[in-house]
Amino acid sequence: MSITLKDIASDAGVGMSTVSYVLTGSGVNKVGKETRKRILASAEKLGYLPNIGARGLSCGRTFMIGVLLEEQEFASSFYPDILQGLEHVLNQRNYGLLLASYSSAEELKAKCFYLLQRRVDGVAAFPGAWLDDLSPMQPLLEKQIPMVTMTRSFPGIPSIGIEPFVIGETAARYLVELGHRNIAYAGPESSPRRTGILSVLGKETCPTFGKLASYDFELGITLFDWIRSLAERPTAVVVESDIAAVALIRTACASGWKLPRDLSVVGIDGLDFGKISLPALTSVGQPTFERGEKTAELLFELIDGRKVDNFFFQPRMIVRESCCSLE
Amino acid sequence: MSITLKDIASDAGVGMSTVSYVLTGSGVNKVGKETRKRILASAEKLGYLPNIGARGLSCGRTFMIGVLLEEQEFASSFYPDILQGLEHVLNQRNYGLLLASYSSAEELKAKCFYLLQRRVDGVAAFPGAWLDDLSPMQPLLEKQIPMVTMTRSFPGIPSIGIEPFVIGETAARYLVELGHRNIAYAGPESSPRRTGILSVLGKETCPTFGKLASYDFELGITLFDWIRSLAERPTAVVVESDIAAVALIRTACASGWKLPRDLSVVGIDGLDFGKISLPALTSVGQPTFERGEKTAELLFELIDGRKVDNFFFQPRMIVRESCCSLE
DNA sequence: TTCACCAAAAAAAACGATTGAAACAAGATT
DNA sequence: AATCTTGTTTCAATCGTTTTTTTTGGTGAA
Repeated sequence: MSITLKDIASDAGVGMSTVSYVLTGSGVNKVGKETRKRILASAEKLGYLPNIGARGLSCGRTFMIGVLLEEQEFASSFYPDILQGLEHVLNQRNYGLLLASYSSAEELKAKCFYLLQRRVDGVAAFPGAWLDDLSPMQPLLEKQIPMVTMTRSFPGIPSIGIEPFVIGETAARYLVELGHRNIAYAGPESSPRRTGILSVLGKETCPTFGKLASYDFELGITLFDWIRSLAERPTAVVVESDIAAVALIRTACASGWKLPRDLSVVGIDGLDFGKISLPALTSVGQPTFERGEKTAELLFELIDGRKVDNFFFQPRMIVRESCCSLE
Repeated sequence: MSITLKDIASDAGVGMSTVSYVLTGSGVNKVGKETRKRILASAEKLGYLPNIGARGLSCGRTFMIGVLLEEQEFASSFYPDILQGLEHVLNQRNYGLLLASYSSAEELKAKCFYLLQRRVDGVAAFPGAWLDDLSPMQPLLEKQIPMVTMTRSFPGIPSIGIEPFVIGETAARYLVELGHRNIAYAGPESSPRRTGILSVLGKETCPTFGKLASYDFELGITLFDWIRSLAERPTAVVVESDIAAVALIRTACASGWKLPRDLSVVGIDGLDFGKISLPALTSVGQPTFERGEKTAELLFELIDGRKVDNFFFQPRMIVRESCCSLE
């Protein structure tokens, strides 16, 4: 079929262990100069490509890491960037990226077994927003597979992201500077993001809409109805995701509101995607590509047996057009 | 480390070949009933998970297929759906999906070698729009790796998609029914999509804007300027991609045009994404998930040694709000 | 009794690598 | 002259499977 170490060995007239030493570089000053040259020439001539699978079997690694992602969220567009960051660092170490997506807890569990069968060296997990805990991932945890989570964090597993509290603070601080005081929040009641907002406002509470079931466009209608139903109308709203924020903008404009005059909107994620909205969405941004890169780096630390901590990026405001000054 | 065939063999007090026969089902009536039961029990008890890599080494397959995708396009949001369709069918056969993205011809070539190293059983390729020919994929072609292309087709390689000519026809037919006659096309001069439009119009030519360099949002400005510059203003325009179409709508509205009254816009791809535009984008849709599924199926055909032909889906109009009737 | 035949199970040879230990010169040390 | 180095190179075991080939008993027929 394809060229193996043995083929090269016989072509160069040496034993195959010698070939292995030369080609992997592991026997760096074990092999004579002449022999090394001859082997390299043969390998080049025959177009040798190492069989990573076989290598893996032999040295107890597969040089692959698995990525678990929730289908709904995957579709929602900032994952490709993260994945590319991941892949970028992975490839530098000749590692591969195995995709595993899921849309329910059972499926997630099945994919964990799937990754175990493939003996991945590590796992980058995106736990879906609806996931209550990591119990479906038990199979992975039991076997102590190196793992890093993204978008969310769970006790005991290193995670990469932005401190939700800081996101809230950042958004609120920006709005307060523009003169807003009555700010609503569309997202879970219990979210630290909300706490961040409240801490900046120095308030105990604020209008909150927690039931962001899906991240769908239809959400815009729900959110707009909610805003309109509020007794004291907020001048600004911070929305849990960019998609929901854009959907809200769309619905409000379709209903005749003039944005941002009638309502300032801040999204979270900072996706490019927000640019096409009219007005274009102002959002609290997170580095995406870099996030993937960092994930890979932490994963390698874990694989090499070192302990790692959570890692946080600093959020930054991506100012576009969806907020106005009240002064 | 983890449980192997040998462990089960000794636990059940049999030879490991017997275990293999039972667990793979390949020795269906070679093993006695009693023994089979005992082996199954041991496997269950010890929590055995086969090592796919080792199996692959032994039987000359890796049970993985590689996906080549262009980074820019990957980010542009309808790939996740296709990938999920792919993965869905792949998993049914216990196959895995290895990701390989690229952003230049050299990188593409490197990724081909990368996939060869990993000995994937097949490749699903998304050749980037800027790719002139398949020469960077030579390494894969030489080794006769089963391959299917998507989004575009090249001679000699089976591809999956929609006949571009039919897309053009579908869009044009829809617009003509609404009373449009003066239709512009934003996309390559040489595209069969354009030919499809012209054939429906019964015209020799139509206003065409071929220089859609990237699929970026900034494109909206370029496209709008082009539309405005046309001597005889078209009543409708068909745009090469949904993103560009939404960007155009955005720019036109921001400049005070009332859409669809002042201009009807049809996109191509039918992404959900178009819903958030205001007016929501009408588009010629392509099944995405199904496309991924079909790709996997064709790939399996090829892997099993059968010949396969190009496969075409029927496009369908996804009617939303961006077109108006002239009557 | 002997031989062929069968089913069931086990042994052994791949698959394509890595790697620790052994072999082999040739020159230096006692 | 015997032993020790030292630098090269090869052997052989290993990784966890599959698959071909052999080895077992046990039957039934000659």
